[in-house]
Amino acid sequence: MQCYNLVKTFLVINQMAITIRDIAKCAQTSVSAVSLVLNEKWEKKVPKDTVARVKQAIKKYHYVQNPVGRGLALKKKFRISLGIYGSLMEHPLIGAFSFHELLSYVASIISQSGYAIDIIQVNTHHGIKKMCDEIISNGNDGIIFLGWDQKVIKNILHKIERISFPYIVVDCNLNDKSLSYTYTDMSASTEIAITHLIKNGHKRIGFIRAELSKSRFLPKLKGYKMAIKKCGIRFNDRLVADNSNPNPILSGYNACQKVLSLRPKPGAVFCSDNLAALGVLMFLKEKKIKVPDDLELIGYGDLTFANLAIPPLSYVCRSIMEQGKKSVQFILKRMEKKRDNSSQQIRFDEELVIQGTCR
Amino acid sequence: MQCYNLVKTFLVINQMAITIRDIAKCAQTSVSAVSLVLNEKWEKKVPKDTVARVKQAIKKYHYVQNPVGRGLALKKKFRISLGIYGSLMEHPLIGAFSFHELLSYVASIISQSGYAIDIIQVNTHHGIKKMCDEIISNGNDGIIFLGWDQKVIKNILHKIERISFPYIVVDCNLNDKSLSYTYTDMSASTEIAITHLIKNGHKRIGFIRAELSKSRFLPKLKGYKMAIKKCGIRFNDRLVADNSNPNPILSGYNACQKVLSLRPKPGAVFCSDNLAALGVLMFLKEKKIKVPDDLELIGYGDLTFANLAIPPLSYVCRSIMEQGKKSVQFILKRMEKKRDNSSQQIRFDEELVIQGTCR
DNA sequence: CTGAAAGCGCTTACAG
DNA sequence: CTGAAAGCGCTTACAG
Repeated sequence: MQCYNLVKTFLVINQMAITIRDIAKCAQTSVSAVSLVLNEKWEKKVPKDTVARVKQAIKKYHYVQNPVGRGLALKKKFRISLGIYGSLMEHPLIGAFSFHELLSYVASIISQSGYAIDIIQVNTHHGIKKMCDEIISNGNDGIIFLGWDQKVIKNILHKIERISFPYIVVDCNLNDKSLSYTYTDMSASTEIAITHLIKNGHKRIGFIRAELSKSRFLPKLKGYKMAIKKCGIRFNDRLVADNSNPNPILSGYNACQKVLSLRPKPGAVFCSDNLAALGVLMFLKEKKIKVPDDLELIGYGDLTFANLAIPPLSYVCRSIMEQGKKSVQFILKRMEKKRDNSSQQIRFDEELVIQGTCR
Repeated sequence: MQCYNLVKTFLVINQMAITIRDIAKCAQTSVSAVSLVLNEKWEKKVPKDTVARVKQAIKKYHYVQNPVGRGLALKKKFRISLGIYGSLMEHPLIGAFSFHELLSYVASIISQSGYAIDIIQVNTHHGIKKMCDEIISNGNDGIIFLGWDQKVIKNILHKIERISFPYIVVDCNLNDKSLSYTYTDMSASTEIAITHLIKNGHKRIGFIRAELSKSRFLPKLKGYKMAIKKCGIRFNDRLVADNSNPNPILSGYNACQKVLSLRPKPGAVFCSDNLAALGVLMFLKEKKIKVPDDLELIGYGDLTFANLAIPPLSYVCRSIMEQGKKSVQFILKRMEKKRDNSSQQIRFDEELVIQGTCR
């Protein structure tokens, strides 16, 4: 007893954590009972008054389970990998994909669930095999894939397929029922945006391509074509302004110049990325073209850049938050019951937000 | 033996990890020896040929230590908290502080060191006590504080001072030798920028305040005053344009309008945030004011937004990468030898980058 | 130099 | 219903 007290004094000095044994001692029961209470498995096993005492002790000492001890017993690491294609830095400005929003939501839910994050920034110059190694080697409980190119990630997943670890690819339509991913139908939402412009009376609608990635551009172009076709407007490829400038704002600026040099001038423009739309607005301001009176503009992306625009952009709003939230929930569930490794595809719809740049 | 084989077959099917015992068996030595080799502590304890066999086995099976088992033995969690003031989302556009760059570097080094990250987004509406609880409750091995207000974090640290866990506050000058933090001398770098403009022949230099935070604004203003004083120019507070618009681009746009309405017109402007400088450039383009011929402009912040500007901004470049790197190195070292809890302050210098908006 | 053993903080099957 | 015990994968003090 003397010894025990000594040990505890030492522990307190060093701010060592309270363990399950301390709680058991305090609640005058066994370690097993405490564990059952902690994991909500006490029913029909531990009497209610014991449960109450345990809960009291937990509160008193601000006890939290040590994920390391728990992990060893459960053969889990309580770590989730965030497998990112390229570095975090490369992403924020590419392809209307807001890492801030996504990370913020994902991180918050993961942290609340007691998991830690292992951010793996995969070198895009590596081959598939090396990428696989980078991603899997740490053997975490699950992987959330962010910001991947459709082809690359498909390739990787099929290579490591038989390893049935929980994973989900966020915001990437893999068109493959054997894989798990979340995605949006970019064609459908672009169609809605273009239809809106047509309803506003426009027949010549410019299309500004901002992203380099074909897999992100082509679905939007498809939606554009579908919308005009339904309204009996013929497709004119000169209205599609392509610009490969790596600076998205500059790319929008240049492409807008191109589109507006056409005669007759288009009365509306769809810009496939909000950041590029900032460049479009810059060009319009310079040329004193009034928005939305002389030209209507609809962007595509997330709230952050849309609301930085002057006036605030009308835009197709990406469902980043929901995708982040659902992805984590999915993977957390998978990690609970490891046997279930059926695939799942989760579709999200995008919403047209009307603000200052169109009627 | 039969039993062992059965177990192993089962393991392989389930892709369970190789353990230290497997390596010991394969290398025909004891678990202790393998552990010593893994932790580079074998010298004078394990003969070289055994070490070689162990290393071979490790390679053969792609063995990596399980941080959970290791953690339990070493009483570590191999988790570092990233304590963030507010949500990740709120930060990217505030106060010239690029979370992308910082996170990218920090995450990369942490991951390589075998640690996982626990991102804690502290609710800014909570009181100090609750914030303390949120930050400490998980009992991780160390904390990196990002994006904190000087006063708040100081308050918190002094409240939990006697808990001698490893921590570092990134990019925040706490002016307190008893605490550990990295910081930059914003006054000194602003002075350099203003001096550059003075050398280019300007006597009337506008100062655009972009940030709301006083603790980030005042040091820069101090640098401005020091520079003009040294050159015998009197301070004119009408040249300092204050604008409280929460949209930094709009704020820059408005403030520029204010400054350029003064007579005689200033020939140069310093803008305390690169994002606001984008708004300044927008205004200048609209008014057909040529940069740098009619007006020279220097911003302050990080590379990302500076290079999005047209033309690329001249700016005071924040030392985000270095601060991230050094902070992690500092905390990793602290976590190794827990006894050492002396404080340390690390200063970083900022560099004036001359690009398209000034001579 | 070697290797069995204790112990880190948990969970859970099992004997009482 | 209860509680001692085994075991998860490591590290390290210790006996040989």
